[in-house]
Amino acid sequence: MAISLAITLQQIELLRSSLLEWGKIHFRSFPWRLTDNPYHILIAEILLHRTQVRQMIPVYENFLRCYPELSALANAGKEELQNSLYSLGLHWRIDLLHETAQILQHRFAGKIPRDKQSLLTLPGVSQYIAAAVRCFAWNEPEVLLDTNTVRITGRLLGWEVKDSSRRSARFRQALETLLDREHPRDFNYALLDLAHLFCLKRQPPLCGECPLKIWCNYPREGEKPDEHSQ
DNA sequence: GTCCCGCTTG
DNA sequence: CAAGCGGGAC
Repeated sequence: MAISLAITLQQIELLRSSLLEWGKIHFRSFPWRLTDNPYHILIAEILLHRTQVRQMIPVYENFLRCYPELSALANAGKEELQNSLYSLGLHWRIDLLHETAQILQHRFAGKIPRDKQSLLTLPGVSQYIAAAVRCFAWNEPEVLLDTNTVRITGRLLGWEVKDSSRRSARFRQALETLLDREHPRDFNYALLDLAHLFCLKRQPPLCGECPLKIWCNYPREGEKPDEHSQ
């Protein structure tokens, strides 16, 4: 495959450890990152969907005060959930979460399922959320594909990022190859933190301090953006 | 893969 | 207003 490529396995291992070391230092400490409670993590991922962290944190904390466990959530009516979640926008999410709580309580015996197929049957649980829950709650080796991880991957490998990239097998395989299967949770945290702190989208990325810079194909100043890719 | 669209933030 | 995100239709 293409990515095995320009970089040897040994180099990939170096890249991983470099990223993990950076991740330890720059770890963003959020409440849902300090627990392995699958219910808390699922709630966090659902509330984070297309929503900024800063806006979501107080809502998340209040939400878990009201519904500390799944059974409490499953007993709540929709109107009640509206009060907790309305300020986050994306209001259909409230119905989806209500429905998901019912399914979890009654079809999954009140437990968050660990296998991906089951997770994907839950309304509002996308590929990303299913993978995130499995990785962060159980440290399963899951790849997370979103605009952030796709941006890093594209820059790293010198691949143009297009609208289709987030669903392309090519980008997914690249991340599968890069993923540290010994430390999937730490690897993905580091990747997400790198995207938010260094490998920026709107502003120029902080390449000078990037732990991946010696492997990265992102055009440096003075060079033209690369084109070899697709 | 491409286009589109609803929703949100800057 | 523009741009970003991500799910869905095609």
